[in-house]
Amino acid sequence: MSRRQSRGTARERLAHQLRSLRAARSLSQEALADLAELHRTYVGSIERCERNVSLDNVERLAAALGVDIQDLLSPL
Amino acid sequence: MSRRQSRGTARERLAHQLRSLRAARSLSQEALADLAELHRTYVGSIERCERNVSLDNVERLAAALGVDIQDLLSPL
DNA sequence: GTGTGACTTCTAGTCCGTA
DNA sequence: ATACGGACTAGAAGTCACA
Repeated sequence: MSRRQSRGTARERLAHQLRSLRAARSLSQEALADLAELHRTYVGSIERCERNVSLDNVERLAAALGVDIQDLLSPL
Repeated sequence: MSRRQSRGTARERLAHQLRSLRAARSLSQEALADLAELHRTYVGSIERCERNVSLDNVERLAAALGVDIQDLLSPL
């Protein structure tokens, strides 16, 4: 029924894709944090949907996972 | 040669798509700002690539333009 | 290895001007 | 209608101690 568009908020999408892609690579939050040069707890809080992340950091996470920025914002 | 991925930084992509989609709708920066409930000068600075926008605001801009978040981050 | 609250520093985002 | 600057406030970035 043409649900406009918006399968999940940006935060939810990022959180989900992050978890999913990270798991697919068998990385711990800590390991991913290192790759992205971010803090362990920060990455955790993103996955818990608690943060309103800025583009620059989304970009770093994408780079760390070897995917495009858009991939981190794929609809649920 | 498999240029990993990254046709433009996230900022550049957003700036470009914003300008492009906004123009396609014949909206002024001001009008778009109103729709997205953001400030006039802020929208301008985003289009000039000067800002590291947060996801929530990317989302508001996407909603204002009636597109998905991913569309605002399409590769150049 | 991860969740959470509290905290400080820094910048995102607003609002005023002027061009 | 847009660019750009300065001054300001809200909120993101980033860290830590403890569960």
